[in-house]
Amino acid sequence: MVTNLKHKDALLTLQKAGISKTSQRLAVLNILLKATTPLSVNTIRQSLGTKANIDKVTIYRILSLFRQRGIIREIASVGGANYFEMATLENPLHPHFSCRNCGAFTCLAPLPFTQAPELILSKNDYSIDHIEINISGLCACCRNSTKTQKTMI
Amino acid sequence: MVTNLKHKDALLTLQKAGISKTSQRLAVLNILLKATTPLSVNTIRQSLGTKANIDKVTIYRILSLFRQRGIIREIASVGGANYFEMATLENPLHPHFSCRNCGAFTCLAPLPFTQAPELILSKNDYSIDHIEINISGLCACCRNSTKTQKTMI
DNA sequence: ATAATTGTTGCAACTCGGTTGCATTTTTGA
DNA sequence: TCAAAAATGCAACCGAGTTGCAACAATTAT
Repeated sequence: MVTNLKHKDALLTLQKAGISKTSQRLAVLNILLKATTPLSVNTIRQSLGTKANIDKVTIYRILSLFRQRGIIREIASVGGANYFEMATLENPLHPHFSCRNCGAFTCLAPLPFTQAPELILSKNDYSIDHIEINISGLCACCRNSTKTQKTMI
Repeated sequence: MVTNLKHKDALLTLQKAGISKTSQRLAVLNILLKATTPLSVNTIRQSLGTKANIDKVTIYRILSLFRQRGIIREIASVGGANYFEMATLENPLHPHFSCRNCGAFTCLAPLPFTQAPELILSKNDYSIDHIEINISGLCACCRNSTKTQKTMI
């Protein structure tokens, strides 16, 4: 029997967060651990496949719980659907790029976010939960297969 | 008859963008011109009131057109609804803060966004349409009326 | 081990933001 | 002023996400 390291990670994560380890939570967490880009709920459902067959409500509840416990980060998009990624030390807060054409989300190199609060907020009237930098445009792939268009920032 | 300066602004904006000036477009544009924070479609509808009585589909189409022409910016939020603000020279690109408690969006001081592309994107494989920095947490108002909670970034 | 309690999941139905198709009305340009 | 083109309104729809509740699984106490 081959030991699954990822599975161990998932188990440990739930344990550290102090939430009970169910098969559904482990399945969702394993998908997020394997991911190299933020995932939408639809993508997670597809990755789970028909074998797991977890209800979408359950997925939303699991993701909501994970976010509350700081296990994952939630990223907004103008498309309507939100995206999720691990919030581990190995995956520190970083900007994202979403392509206007193909809709794909990619991760960009981390910035010194520790300075960001002082940089962005002059007065400390706010308490910060989350900083989100999203850049949208065309990815290299879609750029070549599209007409030129004016840049609008 | 008192001359409405804002109305002149709206007319000029549509003219410059080369799109026909209808009463609905002028009404929506005037609301956006007056706004001091990004507005949701619902807020715009409420501001229009029953007197104007513009269909929601029309508002969505107007906002979509304005965004395409670079008249306004669209801001994503995890709540599902998108927010809109003027994209004029007097209102340059800037970060936003949204309160987890009351949901209100506020505008923060502009950053040197001209440097942002080089800062954020190491390789120039991407063409950038829009940069979005959203900070969420608790505003000063809600901060005082809520229990302490762990910061999660 | 077993019963009682608590927490989790699945299902159905629903809300809300946003879109599409099409008929009707308004704007534009000759 | 009148025809062509564009914009609006209406109804119906789609997708993301939520709520209530019953069924089920996992703990905890006995």
